[in-house]
Amino acid sequence: MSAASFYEAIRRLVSMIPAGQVASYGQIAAYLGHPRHARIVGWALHDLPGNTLVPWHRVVNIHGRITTSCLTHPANLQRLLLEEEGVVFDADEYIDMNRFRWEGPSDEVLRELMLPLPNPQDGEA
DNA sequence: ACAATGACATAAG
DNA sequence: GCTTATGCCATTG
Repeated sequence: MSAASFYEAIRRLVSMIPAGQVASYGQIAAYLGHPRHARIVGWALHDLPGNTLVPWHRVVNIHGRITTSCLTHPANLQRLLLEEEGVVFDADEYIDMNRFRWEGPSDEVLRELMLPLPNPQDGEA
């Protein structure tokens, strides 16, 4: 898989995150079959233009905190967009991941994307 | 090819 | 819980 197609896969998957929910970088990468590519997910979103349709703001780190240092997509904007969707930040700027974390796409959708499943526990020998 | 740099994640102190 | 160090891997100089 080339890097460019991986970027597109990332954007497709991020676009599936429903409003009011969030996902972590590692989570996105893991669903695409690349558990160690969390930083690449960040880079793919960083590469997006400011007027993109991709809901880049619905991706935060695994602890539920905004970590962007990108001036094109500033942290205050990300927080604003999330709060407009109903995502709540606590006093320490954390999101309750146990409550707002996206459960991920259905296996059916992953198959449509021709992507490997996160945990193929059968079929192994 | 090498070194430095990230919108990350995990472990250790 | 926060800070520091290490691993990670595509991108950039």
